[in-house]
Amino acid sequence: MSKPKYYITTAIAYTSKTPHIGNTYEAVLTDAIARYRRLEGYDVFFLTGTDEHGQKIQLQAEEEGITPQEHVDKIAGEVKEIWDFMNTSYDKFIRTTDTEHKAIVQKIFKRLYEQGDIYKGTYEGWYCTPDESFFTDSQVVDGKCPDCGRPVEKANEEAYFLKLSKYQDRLIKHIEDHPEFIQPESRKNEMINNFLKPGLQDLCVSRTSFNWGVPVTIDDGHVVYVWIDALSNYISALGFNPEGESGELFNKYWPADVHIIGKDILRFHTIYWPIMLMAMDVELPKQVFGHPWLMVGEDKMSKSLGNVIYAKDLVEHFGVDAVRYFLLHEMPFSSDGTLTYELLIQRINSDLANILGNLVNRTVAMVSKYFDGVIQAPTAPEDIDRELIDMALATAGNVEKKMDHLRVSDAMDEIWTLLRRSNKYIDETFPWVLAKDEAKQERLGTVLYNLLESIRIAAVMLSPFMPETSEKIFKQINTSMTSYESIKTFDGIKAGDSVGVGEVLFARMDEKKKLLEINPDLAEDEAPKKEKKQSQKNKKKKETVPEPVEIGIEDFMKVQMKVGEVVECEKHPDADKLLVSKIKVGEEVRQIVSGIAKFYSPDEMVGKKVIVVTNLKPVKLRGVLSEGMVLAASDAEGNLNLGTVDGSIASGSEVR
RNA sequence: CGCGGAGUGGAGCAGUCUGGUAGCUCGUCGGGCUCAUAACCCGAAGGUCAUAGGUUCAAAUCCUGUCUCCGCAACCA
Repeated sequence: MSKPKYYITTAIAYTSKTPHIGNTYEAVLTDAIARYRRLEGYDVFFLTGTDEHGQKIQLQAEEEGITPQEHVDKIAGEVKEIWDFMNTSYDKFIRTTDTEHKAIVQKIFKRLYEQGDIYKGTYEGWYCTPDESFFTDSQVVDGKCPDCGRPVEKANEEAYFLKLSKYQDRLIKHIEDHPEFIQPESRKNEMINNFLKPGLQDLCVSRTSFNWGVPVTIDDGHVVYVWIDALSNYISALGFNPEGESGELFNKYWPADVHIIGKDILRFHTIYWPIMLMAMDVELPKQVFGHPWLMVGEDKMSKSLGNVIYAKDLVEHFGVDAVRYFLLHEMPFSSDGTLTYELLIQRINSDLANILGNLVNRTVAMVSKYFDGVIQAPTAPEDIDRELIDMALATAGNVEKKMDHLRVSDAMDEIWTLLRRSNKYIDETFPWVLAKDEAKQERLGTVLYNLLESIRIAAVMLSPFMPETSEKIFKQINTSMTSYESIKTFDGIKAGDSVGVGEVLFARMDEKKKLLEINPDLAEDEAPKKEKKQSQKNKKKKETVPEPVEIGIEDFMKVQMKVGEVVECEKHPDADKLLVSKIKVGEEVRQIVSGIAKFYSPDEMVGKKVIVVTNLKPVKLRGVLSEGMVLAASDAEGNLNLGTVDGSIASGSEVR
């Protein structure tokens, strides 16, 4: 193989729960690019896998009453199953619990420590003794453990740190010298301005508060914390050796041509990961692409919203390639994409059934009808043919231009341009009229040949995106000429061969019927959508209140609530969402900070009678003291209404 | 003034770097055709290119102010 190598990866999926369609999108996107490069002749290595360590997984396994290993085996199996039925063509599926991977991570850690890039320090945080868990400032809720609600104490944990600051300037320079490194480019400034320019904090890379992880060899009790473990998969999978000669795969494929990841973890891949590599004197990946998120309707997909969609369900209803088509074509390059069943059905009908499926179907039907299925040799092209032929021959180049910039959706549009042109060609050449004229048989044969050949070229270009459909088309037009080479000339279809049996590639579907089939609950009345949203909201509400444990009256009596009157109110000087109110409760005036700036202006707050929790421990919020809490109701959308009193009762009155 | 992005016909997007007829897909309406999956093809309606100024012979495009939305950061007692 004289073609260049191409190394592409997804992020490894976290095995805390079954991946949904948003997670699956990443694998499909990466697969399309990998398949496309393979088609072009690149020597591709496509890596994907699972990230299986961490406290979250340990806790989850405990809850389920199984070992962490059993838990990750189960989820990793699911991930693999989904990737497989989505037809992703990965070359290797790595798991961070693989022995080889763990050994390499340990060596990396050791080497970085020995050369002084990792040092031992202390990690400050909050400790919940009963849970034996550490939390950061932002994780702690109400000065309490976010998991069990018991008080936490300030504590220090011994930990190892990676010196990021040492490499900061080199990294800034690298990012600036390689504008294509971070994609989409709009994210580049975000990284530089938010993290690099202000100066990097050294990164905590080990933990002692849980043990489900790769043990640190040089210090008992420590496990490697997420970054070094997870990110290293990209090189451990290739047999990187931090202490000597790396394996053949590594030498051949590294550096990665592109890491395809979610936009949320761009920071780790464009800052921590390059620095780790720099420290080990390994080349940096050429590009990191932070793809956008898949939204369901207006909302981010999340369990608590109850709107999670799984690939499996979609595939059951629509088929693999229809789902692949939607994911690959409907996702914008840099802004979040939207998935709804309505949209999905509409795209399937118009793009797949009407334009693609119908074109193939009508062409094959005509060959069968007019020539008994036998493909005729074309005669010299007329002007009208030339136009079609030129476009067909230009398609590969047009697609390549888009794919070079990872513009998958635009690349697919190029194929559809050819398909549309082919449909138009039929109307221009009137094959059904030619068929009625004995003298025009040769011309008719030529027209049909040109159509078959255009379809063949489109199908070859389509194969990275919709591999199954491509195969079906090849079968129907009966060709084995499916290579990238073969579409550089317009003569792949062999005259004298017979076309296969015409089959419907994508059936049109009735939107309403299909929606009912998917979700019978929608049938009930005129405003099904509203109803559904409503129930989702309710669901969220229930789930956001973590386990409504029953409490006794004595617990309730511990909370002291009183009516207060807002006498003054202003915006918090350093925070967008906060208002600082002076509230008169009986004789005293308290200062309380609340996160309600989005819904109430300082002016309208003044004079309001509100319910105040008066015996909360005072805390500082963005530097301003808050002595209590104002009660308010909020819904799933984040809308908020203050709790107030229904009358003229005096401030200072107790609320019970 | 923490950093950054975005506002373009009913919907979703391109065009902005490199000023010069505002383009694509879906939807709507009208017409054509019948090989085909009520599919296909053609045509039409529909846009103050968020807003106010400025530069220019000429601004969606360059500059400045304002408004709105989003992402990151921060934060929700």
